[in-house]
Amino acid sequence: MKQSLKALLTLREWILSGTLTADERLWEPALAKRLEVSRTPLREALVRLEGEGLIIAAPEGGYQVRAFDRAYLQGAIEVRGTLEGLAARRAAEARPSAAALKPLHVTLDALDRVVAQHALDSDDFDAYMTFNERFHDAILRLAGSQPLEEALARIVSLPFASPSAFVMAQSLLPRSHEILFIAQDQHRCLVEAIAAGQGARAEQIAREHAQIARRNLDVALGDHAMLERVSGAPLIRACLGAV
Amino acid sequence: MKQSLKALLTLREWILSGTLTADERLWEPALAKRLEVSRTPLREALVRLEGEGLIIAAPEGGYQVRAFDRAYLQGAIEVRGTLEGLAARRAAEARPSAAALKPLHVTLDALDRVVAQHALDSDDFDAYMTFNERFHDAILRLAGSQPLEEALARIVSLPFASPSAFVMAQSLLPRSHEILFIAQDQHRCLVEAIAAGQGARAEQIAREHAQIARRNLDVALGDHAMLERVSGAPLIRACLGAV
DNA sequence: CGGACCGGGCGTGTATACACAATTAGCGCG
DNA sequence: CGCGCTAATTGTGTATACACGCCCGGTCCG
Repeated sequence: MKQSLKALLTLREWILSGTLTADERLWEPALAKRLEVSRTPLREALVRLEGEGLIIAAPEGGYQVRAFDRAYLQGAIEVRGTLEGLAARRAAEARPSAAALKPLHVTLDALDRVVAQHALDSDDFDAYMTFNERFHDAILRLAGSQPLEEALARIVSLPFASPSAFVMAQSLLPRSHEILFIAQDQHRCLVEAIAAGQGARAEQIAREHAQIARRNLDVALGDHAMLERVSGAPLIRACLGAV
Repeated sequence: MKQSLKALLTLREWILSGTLTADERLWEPALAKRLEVSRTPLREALVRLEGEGLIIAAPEGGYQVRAFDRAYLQGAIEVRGTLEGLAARRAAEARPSAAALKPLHVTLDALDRVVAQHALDSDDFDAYMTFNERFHDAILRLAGSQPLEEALARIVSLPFASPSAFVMAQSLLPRSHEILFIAQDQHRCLVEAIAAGQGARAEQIAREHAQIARRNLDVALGDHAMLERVSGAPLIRACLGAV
């Protein structure tokens, strides 16, 4: 594996896991040593991470880990919802054939099987996450817009903005199963709208669907145990009174 | 000035102006020599340009200038329109005070003065472009969403996706003045909707406003003289029979 | 005469060395 | 004893040298 890729992946993991804390200054010589990489590929990784928005360039040079506040997370989820709304509308307006809709139905059924169980354990929520992401991806592909794909990829690269960012956190809630039912119903309506060519409806459903994440975020920001299950949670500033 | 910044700016200009042609392979040693920069800052600039989407990494290593087709441009404009729609809605829903709306009105008046003239020369279209961008920026700031700002900045970094990308091209059309009237009326309605807290209306207007760019794009793709006035036009693939 | 193997040049990826700026600590002077 | 200045250390930014892989061309052998 290329050293620059190793540096990029490791740094991303360290940032999201909290090994590198929010606002922490990133000293290249020290980091290079810890990563067992020379400064050249490390700097390449840093430039990429800046592009992803996980770190920011300090005015006096160098980088530091970025910290996000509640408003940023809400805004990011809103942007994702809006772009997924656009994707859903475009998918609907493309009037996809039954064959093109096949992967959507397959994933929908898989999600159904997960949700239909009586009790859900951690693995089930994990499976839900996987299929959920596949579902969102399938719609995006139906939209057939490369710029849209790129814009969404950018937003989702912020871990807490991804469609299934709060699924694991949500699993701690007493009514978690109920939430999945609701989300899955939205999935079903979304497919129905897309299949029927109802662009405006599909867009609205996709937007409202993203609001589930925002509601989960609001709950998680007040619940330490939930927040621990969210990737990138250590980057969230002032979310709880104490850590 | 830092060498990496010099490399970034110069490369961007070379790509947009067609000095480096679409699909052209970027050889680091040769480029470094032309830029009078060593390979280290050059590579940093290349990574940044890849993040901007102006170049792509070749699978066998190295980069090449990216080429865009008509569908991509349309999609990019659509994404911009959608995000600007979100910005407009958020601006409206924030119920900005009269003071907060001031810069919007000021810019609107400046645009009015440009459009109200009897005949417009190239400088007038230039002035229009400046105020137009300021106007779009002002709405974005009213929205008060950092993730949204970042997402829009990304899209707009593609030159032909920016709000005023086709203004200069449009100036060649016989009905160009008329188009500005229409665009300016949309600006006015947009401010009115935002001031009145009409979020849904503001969103729709902003979206439809972006369609002007898409319509100009369609015309420009069939008109060599118009296309010459669009920044980044050399990156557009198969737009005309011959160049 | 053709195919395969070997060598050289070229290009990317990485490491390291150097230049310059900033900050800090220590020392000297007031 | 305190303040200021200088010197050293540290970190970023840049240049260059090295390593490895790839492709191409030439040559030698079958």
